[in-house]
Amino acid sequence: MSPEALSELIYTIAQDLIASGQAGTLTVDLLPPADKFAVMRPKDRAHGDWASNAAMQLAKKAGMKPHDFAELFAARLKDADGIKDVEVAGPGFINITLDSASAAAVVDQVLAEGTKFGTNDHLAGRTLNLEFVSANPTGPIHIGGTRWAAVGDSMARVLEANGAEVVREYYFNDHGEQINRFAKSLVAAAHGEPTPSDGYKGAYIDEIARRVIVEANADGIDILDLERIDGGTDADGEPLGEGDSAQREEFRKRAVPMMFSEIQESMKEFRVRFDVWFHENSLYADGEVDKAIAALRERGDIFEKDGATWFASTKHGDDKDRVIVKSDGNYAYFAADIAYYNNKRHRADHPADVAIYMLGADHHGYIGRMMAMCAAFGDQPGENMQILIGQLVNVMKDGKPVRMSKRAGNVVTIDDLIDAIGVDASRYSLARTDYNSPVDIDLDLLASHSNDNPVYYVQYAHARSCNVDRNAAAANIERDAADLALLDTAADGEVLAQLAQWPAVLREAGDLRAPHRVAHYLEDLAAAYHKWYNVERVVPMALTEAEERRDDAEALRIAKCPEPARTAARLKLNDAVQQVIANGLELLGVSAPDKM
RNA sequence: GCCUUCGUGGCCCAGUGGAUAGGGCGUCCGCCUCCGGAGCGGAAGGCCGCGGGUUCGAGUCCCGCCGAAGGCACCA
Repeated sequence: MSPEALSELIYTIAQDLIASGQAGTLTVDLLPPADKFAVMRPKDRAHGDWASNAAMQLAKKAGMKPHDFAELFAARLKDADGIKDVEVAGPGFINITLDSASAAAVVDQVLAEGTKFGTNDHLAGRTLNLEFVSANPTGPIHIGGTRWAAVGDSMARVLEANGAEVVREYYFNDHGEQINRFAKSLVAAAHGEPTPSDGYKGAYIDEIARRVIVEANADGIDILDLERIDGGTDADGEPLGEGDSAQREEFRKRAVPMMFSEIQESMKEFRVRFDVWFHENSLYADGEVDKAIAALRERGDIFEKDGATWFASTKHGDDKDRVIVKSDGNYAYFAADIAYYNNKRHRADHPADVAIYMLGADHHGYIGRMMAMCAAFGDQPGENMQILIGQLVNVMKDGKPVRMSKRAGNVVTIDDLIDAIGVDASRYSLARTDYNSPVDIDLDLLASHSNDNPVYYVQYAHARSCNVDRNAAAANIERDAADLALLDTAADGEVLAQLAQWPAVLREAGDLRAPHRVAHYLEDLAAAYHKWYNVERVVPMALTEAEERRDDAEALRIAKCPEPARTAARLKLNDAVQQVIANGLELLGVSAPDKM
């Protein structure tokens, strides 16, 4: 019997108790939702296989003592199929012990459902637009964006496993000032001039500049000969680089697509799939920005002041109004955000019921205006728009944080990370941490190519189970002979309980937007499996003569050389663990090797 | 000043109101003539930042304080 089935049973019993007048002042409409009756795995095995706190939660509403109320539940639970024993303990916990056959039923379920085991469809019918990474196409993805790639992609997989339709989206900021800075940095590099004071620097700039020159040359254009305009100097007298010239434009036109494809290559190598690569520029080219502003104007949320056009975001809870068209006639960055959200919600192809944004902590100040904008369109903030703020990645050296900057040349890119520890370890270590916590990446650790990563512990459990299968095949063990009721040892019980918890973990990971829970679950399952492997043999091995004479020979025989029905049951348990680990690793985008 | 997030053994982290707070790294002691030791068993190590509150019950929720990171533009 699964924990979910137990929850339902307890809910049903609560209804019965009310109907039969045994539940005091409790009424059906006072019952919390059925999923609040969750049963949990007690930490102490003496408390049974599963425990429910239903009686404690409801006792007050019933006007009864928790312990007494729990006894009413216990009396009815005892009669249910598959339940071996029920005890009321402590302040009113209902502790349930299952028949071993009932506990082991999960094995057949896992093997029957395969890759589907644990999935559900409670988010079915909803289209979730998940935007993540969205780093500017002015350079390679650095470590911060890499974290969102790992977390975001796993998030998408987890949401899909909960039945949602997910559109994975990457937003290219390919319009405006930062692209100009990129382009003039390339011009400067191409001519061997100093990097503009607000420009980008690094080996990749020289490389892109070189490629642009070659590409233009192949098209019969001598790009370095095109018109140039000096952009002047900044307040400190530092050069600002190339002005608004034909040469800069030619560099921009050719270099930005190069960065697009480099980023797309990196994402592909990192096993991150995007369904939509959205270009900010298209919002302007297609008139979406003007359309969105007009829509807000229609609703009375646009006004003119000091020569600029403003969005009255304070009407919807923001702490100040926001400029969307500057007094010089240029659009502020936020104008595109308005159009983009509007587009996500109302586009012809897979319009979003929920637009989820994954942003770095340096963007948290945007939440107010974004939610205000959502409300201004008549949508529900927090429902139609959800913003997940993740903490930043600190790069450490000698135990101290180092400031990453393209200028200092110490930027850690996604490719650096992959080269150092590989895709599996990179994705796993970035996705296993709650994104609400900052994460530290140690440069020395990257350089050491260390195997010190929990991903190997999980992968090893999978590889080990595959090895058991190979050995069992060589020994001609028949799975059909299995009697799952013989999975009755303490180690069996721990593994079975872990397997049974996977559906709940997966659902929580989706509802809480917390894919790191998948990783921690896998570590728990792998631990239970490794322990089990150490005490219960699958492929039988005869006892030695000395062992035969020992007082505990019978226990040893069960552990090392059990009867065929038990051996086969263990093999199926082994297979079920293998399946669930593979399912979980798939959600993290990590491979499940059959040998290491 | 205001806003967001975080504070859990020496270090890194898990724990969406439940029982004696878990795991990894590190330290110490054990375990391969036996399905792979990338593993397993055991030990030491904790006022869950501090103080109030709510609750049958608080690491978890609320308030205040302390500390850390980030953010508060007609920049993008």
